[in-house]
Amino acid sequence: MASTPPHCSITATTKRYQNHPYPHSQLKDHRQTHNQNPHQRWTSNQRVSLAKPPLPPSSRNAPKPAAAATTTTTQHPQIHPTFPSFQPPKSELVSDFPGRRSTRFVSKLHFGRPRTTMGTRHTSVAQEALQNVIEYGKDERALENVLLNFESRLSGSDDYVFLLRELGNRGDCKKAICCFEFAVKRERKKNEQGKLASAMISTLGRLGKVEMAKTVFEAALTEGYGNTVYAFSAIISAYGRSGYCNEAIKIFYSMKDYGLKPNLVTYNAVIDACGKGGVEFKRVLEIFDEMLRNGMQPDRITFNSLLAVCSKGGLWEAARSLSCEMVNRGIDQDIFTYNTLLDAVCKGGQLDMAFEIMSEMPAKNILPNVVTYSTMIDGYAKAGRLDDARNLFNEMKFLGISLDRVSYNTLLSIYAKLGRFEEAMDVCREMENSGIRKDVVTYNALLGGYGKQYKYDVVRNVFEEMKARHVSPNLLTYSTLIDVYSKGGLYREAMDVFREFKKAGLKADVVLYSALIDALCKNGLVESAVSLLDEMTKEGIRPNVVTYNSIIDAFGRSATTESVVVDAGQTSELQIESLSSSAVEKATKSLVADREDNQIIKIFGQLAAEKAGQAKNSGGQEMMCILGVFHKMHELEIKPNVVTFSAILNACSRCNSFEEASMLLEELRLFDNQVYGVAHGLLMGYRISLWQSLFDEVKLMDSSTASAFYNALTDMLWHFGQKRGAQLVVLEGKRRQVWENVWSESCLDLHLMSSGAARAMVHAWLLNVRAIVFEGHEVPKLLSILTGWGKHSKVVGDSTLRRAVEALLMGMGAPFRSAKCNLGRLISTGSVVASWLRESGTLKVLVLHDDRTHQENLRFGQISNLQMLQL
DNA sequence: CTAGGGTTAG
Repeated sequence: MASTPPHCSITATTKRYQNHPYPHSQLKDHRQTHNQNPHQRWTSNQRVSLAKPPLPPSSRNAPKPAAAATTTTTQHPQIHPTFPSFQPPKSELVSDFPGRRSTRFVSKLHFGRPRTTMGTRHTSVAQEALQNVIEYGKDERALENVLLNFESRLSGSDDYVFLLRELGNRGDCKKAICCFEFAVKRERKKNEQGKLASAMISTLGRLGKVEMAKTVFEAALTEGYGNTVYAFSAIISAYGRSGYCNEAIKIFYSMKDYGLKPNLVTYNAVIDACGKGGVEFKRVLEIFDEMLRNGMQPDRITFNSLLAVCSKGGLWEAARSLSCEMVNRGIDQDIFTYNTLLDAVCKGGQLDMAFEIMSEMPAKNILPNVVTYSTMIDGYAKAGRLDDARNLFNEMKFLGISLDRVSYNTLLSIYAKLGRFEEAMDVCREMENSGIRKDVVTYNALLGGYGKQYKYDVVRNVFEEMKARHVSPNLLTYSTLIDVYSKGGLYREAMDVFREFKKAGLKADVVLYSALIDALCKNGLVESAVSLLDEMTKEGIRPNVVTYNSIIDAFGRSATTESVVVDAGQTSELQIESLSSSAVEKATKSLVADREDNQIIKIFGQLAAEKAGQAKNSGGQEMMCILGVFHKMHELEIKPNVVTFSAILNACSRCNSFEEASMLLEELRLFDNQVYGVAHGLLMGYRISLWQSLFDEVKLMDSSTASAFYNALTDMLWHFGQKRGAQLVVLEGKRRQVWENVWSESCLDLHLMSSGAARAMVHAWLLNVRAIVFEGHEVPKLLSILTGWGKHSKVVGDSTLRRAVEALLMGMGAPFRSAKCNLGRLISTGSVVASWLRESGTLKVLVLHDDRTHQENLRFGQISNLQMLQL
């Protein structure tokens, strides 16, 4: 067993681990220490994750949480025998699992692995020429001289192909191009010129120089040596690699016009491009079908690329079917197959299944590598199962698998997101100690992490360090910074970043616009947000569901002037600075000085002005505005997800009249009849049972998404007097553990709940205590209700929840009082509460009722169900 | 021609 590499000591537990001769017992030891010391946990509010006993890899037997196991692993999914007809996409709710949020697919730092020239038929002269070109070819002229010296001894295109490929592998595309031009000029045979062109295009593609590749390709076509399957395959691959998937597909379909028949490599390249471009699996299957129809035999790479398409969408069922199909067809599976499959299964949220698949790998003689581990670790981390992530991390180190750039960044982003900067810095140090420099991904993670913790001074320093170390900020860097600054109300800083971004010559994308739109929305400038939405559409940037969710979520908020000012002790000075009138003036002046006719700059100015206290737009015409937004969303065929539903439900809660809310709810009907049916049914007081399946789907979300939905639905019901309905929902949420540890006999923790949900829950909890009293059991000495410190509220410290719960308890005459040491905590002794519960009038105030009921007439419920089935 | 990491909504 290889000893653990020195650079692997990232966590304290690891260091301890290294001192022990027997990793297995040490791992157990580590687990005990871990449990004894809650401060060493990765996070304080992690989800229930049954920490698997970390076994040494040889005897891994994948213990699983019982509940999850029955639905995921033990009961194998239906593998469809009739390939390639796959299951239709799951419900819209599930298809937008957070794992596939990304709308950006290609901007990786390192372009593909270098293509080996080992197998090529070059001569030893070519080798010698390469050395000379590298050594003496300082500029174009010198390089040409070197080539002229070798010209007579180099034999044909094979040698030149070797040369330009090797130069490409060394990242020297200028020299490669020189070689190409030199060679192609001297070559007479069209097919030899074609070979050179294909090699050049593929080399440029690999280097990410897609524009140059295109130039070479088009020149080759005009010169008459570019119409080969190889050149087309190369340009398709180049486009795919750089994220120009549509171009790749266009070129692919144009081959017919040139009388070319795509071969296996062409098909593989276009499928790969689709995967990188996030093309829907269904559409990729059409290409795959065509491939089969044309008698092409798909190979391992075809399937691996198809799997990659599934992994983008988290389509784990389809991925499993593909894997089975490979077996059926007798196609060998390799580490790529497994890693891609695992990624798909992880992104589909089936972590236990992924673990099982990983466990089967050694038996297939495919040993998990660093990619396998980082895929799984990331999967666990995103699912909130940090214990499992940590166990795998330790296992990886135990196996002596050393971390690489990606796995360091994976780890770092986990810590940065948790705001655990000590550990994040440790990762950075370890990373650099092992010779891997911080890259743009590392820096972006740090910037986002510090920004989310309002550490703006650190953000600035990190950004400076990044530039000083010649790591170029990219679009994501700027998006992150603009988001961080505008969320914190530092519009001057945001504007500066935006200017710098413009100067860098980058083009804004949907994420950047969405961040801006969200900042506007959060500040009550919904109309500006909508106009920016128009602007981005005009610029040809397609908004996505996130963009729309921001706007929908803002509906009705501006009227209540709920703007965001985050208070964060150490940075308040910065904010005050930016809020001060001088900053506003400065911002406005620089705006005028630059005479930039740019809407975004204008908006920052507007935001700064808003901060200075100008009047806000009142929400009078917002109803029409928001309906227009929905309309546009339908028109653009942007699929809503569960966040959209939550936003609509929340918007309903902010409506003053039932009629207005109904109009909004109607929008829900257009989007998703099931969600509409449940919400509407509950609102009207129908006793419907169909909601179970809806909530089954919500359960597949991550915890915050799910709780947001439950909160929104309950709030709306409570708002419109359907309090019994609200309670039904809240109890269902509790049953499904949407809010972690809400309820014990002595304590009710409401801090993750909305005010409606919390109030419905208080009633349920007190009824439960009452039952304990009346059954003659003992009530705990001290009863407490935790409301938190308004963590859930948009304004930190403003505990809307506490006030709502306090008022509720007061109204009922419940004897709870604020705890002196903790204002968010309401307490009472068990005996006082018990005697209050025994009073004759108490039960009446505890039992909730709906304002609208249709209990007497169950037909309504049935009609509602029928309607839902029809649509 | 093939795998893993970073940004936006709640």
